[in-house]
Amino acid sequence: VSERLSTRRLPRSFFARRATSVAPDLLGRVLVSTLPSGRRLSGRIVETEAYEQNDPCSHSFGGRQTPRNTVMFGRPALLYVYFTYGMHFCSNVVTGADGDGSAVLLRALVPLEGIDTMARRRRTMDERNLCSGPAKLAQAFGFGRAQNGADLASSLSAIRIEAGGEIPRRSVARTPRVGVGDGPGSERLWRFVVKNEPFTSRPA
DNA sequence: CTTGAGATGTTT
DNA sequence: AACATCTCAAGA
Repeated sequence: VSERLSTRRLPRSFFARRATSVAPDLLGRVLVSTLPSGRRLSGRIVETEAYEQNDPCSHSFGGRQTPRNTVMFGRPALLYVYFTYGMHFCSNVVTGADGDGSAVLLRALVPLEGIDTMARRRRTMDERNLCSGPAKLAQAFGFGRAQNGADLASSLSAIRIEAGGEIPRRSVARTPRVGVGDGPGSERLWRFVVKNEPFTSRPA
């Protein structure tokens, strides 16, 4: 029986920091999901967004817990999946100490493994259109309500983020988020993108 | 290339 | 009523 040399998961301690620190550190790392069939889906993270608890745009704003955002206040390394616009799921990794309501939105990946499966789910052959947006990558990876609360730091979890692959700081662009939710107090909401990377989402 | 509308249903 | 979005069609 030949077994793939298993790459180490990022440990929980990696996520137990401010979202604005974790978000850029996630760039370049590989998100992996092992399907029940044994099939591997993977992609290199190229765009993230930090949501601190004191950002008005965050679902956890003000520390107020609701049925939806409960996972955000759980242990770091949990996957927070939410449903939006009546048809899309988006996925985050919970950051900070247990009880903090912060997380990093996964916004874009470069598809690596399982591209045919992703293409079928996304109904397109264009590799640039498989994971170039938060709802796109969620659909390609099959993230939905069942994955909400998955523990990426647990060896039992089918979903993980591999250690290694970190990107040099000069290759990371940081931009304040613009659009819905802007206003006083939202200046801490940052988007991080790998420079010169074509597989990113459309809007700035 | 850009812009704009419509889809769709949960949350507050 | 807003929404951490996406797709498609139309225009420049």
